[in-house]
Amino acid sequence: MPTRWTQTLIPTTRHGRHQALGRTHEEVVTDLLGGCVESYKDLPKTAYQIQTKFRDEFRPRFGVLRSREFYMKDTYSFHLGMDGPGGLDAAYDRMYAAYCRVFDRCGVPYRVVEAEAGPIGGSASHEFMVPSPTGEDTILTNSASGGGYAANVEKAETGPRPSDLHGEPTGDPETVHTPGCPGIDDVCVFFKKNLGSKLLPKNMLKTLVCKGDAGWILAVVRGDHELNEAKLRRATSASVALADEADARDAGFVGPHVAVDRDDITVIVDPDAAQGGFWVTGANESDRHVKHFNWKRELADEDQRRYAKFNRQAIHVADIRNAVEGDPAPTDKGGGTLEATKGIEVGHVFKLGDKYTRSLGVAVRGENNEALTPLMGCYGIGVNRILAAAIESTPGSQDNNDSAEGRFRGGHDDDGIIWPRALAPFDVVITPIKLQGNVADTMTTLAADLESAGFEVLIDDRDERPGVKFKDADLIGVPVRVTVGDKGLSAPDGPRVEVKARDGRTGPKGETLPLAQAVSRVTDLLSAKI
RNA sequence: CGGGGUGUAGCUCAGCUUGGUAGAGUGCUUCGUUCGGGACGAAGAGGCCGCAGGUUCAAAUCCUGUCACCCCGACCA
Repeated sequence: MPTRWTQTLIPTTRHGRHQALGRTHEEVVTDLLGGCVESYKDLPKTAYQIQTKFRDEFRPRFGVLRSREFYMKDTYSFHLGMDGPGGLDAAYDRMYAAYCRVFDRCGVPYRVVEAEAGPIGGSASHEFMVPSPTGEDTILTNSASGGGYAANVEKAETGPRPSDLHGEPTGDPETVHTPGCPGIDDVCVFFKKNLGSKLLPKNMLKTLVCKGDAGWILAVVRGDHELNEAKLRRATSASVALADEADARDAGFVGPHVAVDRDDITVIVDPDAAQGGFWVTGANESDRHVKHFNWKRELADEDQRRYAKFNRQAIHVADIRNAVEGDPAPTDKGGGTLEATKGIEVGHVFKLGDKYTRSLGVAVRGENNEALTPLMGCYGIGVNRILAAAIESTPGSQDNNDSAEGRFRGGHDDDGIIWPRALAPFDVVITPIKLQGNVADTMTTLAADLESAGFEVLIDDRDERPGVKFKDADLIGVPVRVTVGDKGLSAPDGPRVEVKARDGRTGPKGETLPLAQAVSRVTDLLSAKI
C-alpha cells in the first residue's frame, strides 16, 4: 500500500538524513520475530506493545479522535497453521473475545463489524466501533429489521437485488456534446445549465475500465453508486487494477457498448445498473455522452453478434458496489434492510495470513526439516481514542451483546461528560455545601470509608458556592457525587447525605439517605454492571 | 494542495456595508449583602482593533501586501 508510506512521517535531520516515525509495526515485529524463531517448536508466539504512534494525517481533527500522534496497543501473533490448537483461527477467536471484554470493562458501547480483509491480504477482519454521530466511519446494519448483521461500507454485502438487461428502450439513442465533463456530476450540471434538462446521477451509468488477468474488465454501476474493488475482484476471481490516471479523462466517456465486437472485454454490471429505463452514459468518444442507452439494443442485435458474451449470457451481473442505506441485507444474515450509522473505530483484529512473513522471508523448520512460513494475526486498540469515543458515544446505544435493562455506558449531556466508571478519573466526588459544623469531619471520615471500600475519592474543598461545585462535578463527569451539608447532618432522625449518580440512575435530584448507608449505596451504584 | 472564513479587553464576540481616535457579556480588583444547583448591588482596572504599506483632514472600518489560526474537501491496514 503506497499510503503506508505517504502517511509515514519522515522528518529530515540536520545532516540531511531521513528518519521515519513509527506508524504501525507489522514489518518490524515480523522481522524481529524472524530472528527469534527457528523451529516449529517455537510457535505459536505473540508479541505486543503499547506506545506512541505517528501518522501523517491529511487532516487531523476532532481533538484526540484523529491526530498525528496517538497511543496504540498493537499485538502480533504467529502460528504454524490456521486450524487446531495453536492455530491462527483459535488465537483470532480468543483475541476477539478478549477485545469484547476490554471494551465491556471500559464501559463504552460498541459494535463488532465485519471489515474488508482487502488488498493487504488476509482472510478475516473485524472492527470494534463505537456508535457516534462524530464518527468518521460508516457502519451498515440490519439490527432495526431484527437481523444480526453489521459491516463497514467496504465490506457490507447486499441481499439479492433484481436485474433485467432486456428492458425496452425509452427512446432513440441521442449523442450529446458534453465538453470537459468526464465526471458524473459534471454531466448533470452541464445538462441543467446548457440543456435545461434535469439529469440525476442515478440515471447515469458509471463505466470503469479495469485491467484484469485476461484482458479488460468493464465495471458498470449506477452513477450515484461507488464501485467496490474488493467485490469486483471476487466477482471476477482475478486481480483487478483501475486504469491509470493518464487514461482517466477519456475513460470518463466510456460506455458499456465499447465492448461491441470485442472478445477481450468482460462486462460486469451491478444489478441496479442492469435495468431497463432511461440511461445516460459515455458515448465512447471524447466529450460525448449518449441518452437513451439500452442494454439489449446496444449490445445485441438481430444477428446476435454485436457483443457475443451478451448473447451467450456471459455478461455478469454481480454486486460490485459499496452498500448504501436502504439496500436489502443479506438473507442468510437475517435479511431486512440495511441502515447506516456513524461510528468511531477503537479496535481492529485482522488475520494477516502469510503476507508479511512470506515477503520478509520468515520461516521455521518443521518436523521433517522443511521450511514453513508462519501465519500471522494482528490486533490493535486505539488507547486514547477510547477516551474520546466514550465521551462522544451516543448514550443508550445498543451493543453487540444483549442490551441488559438499565445498562448505562456513559457519554455526555448538556452538563458535560458522563464517564463510565473504568475510565473516570475518580469514582466519587464529595461536595461539602459549606465547611461549617461537623461537615468537614463527616466529609473526611466518609472519604476514608469510601477509600477503604476501594474507591478513588475527590473532595471538592474549594471555597466556592454550592452551585459552582455541582456544575463542575457534572462537567468533569465523576460517576457518583455525595453531597454533605449542615442541613442534612442535623436532620432530626439522624445525619443524612445526598447521593447522586451522574448518569441519572438516582433521578435528577439524587437520593437523600442516612449517612450510615452512604458507602453501601455508593458501592451499589458503582458496581452495577456497566 | 484546492475552496471558504476569522484575527478587536484574560475569554467569547459586536462594531466594518454608509470612515469621525472602541463596545457588550464573562472574567479580574475593592466594598457590602448573600451562600442546598454557575448570586446581587455599587465602584474600578484592562485594548498602539494580527503585522506592513497606501488612500484620506481623519482608518478597527476602504485598498494592497503579508502572517497566523479555524472550517470544508482530497476514497484513509
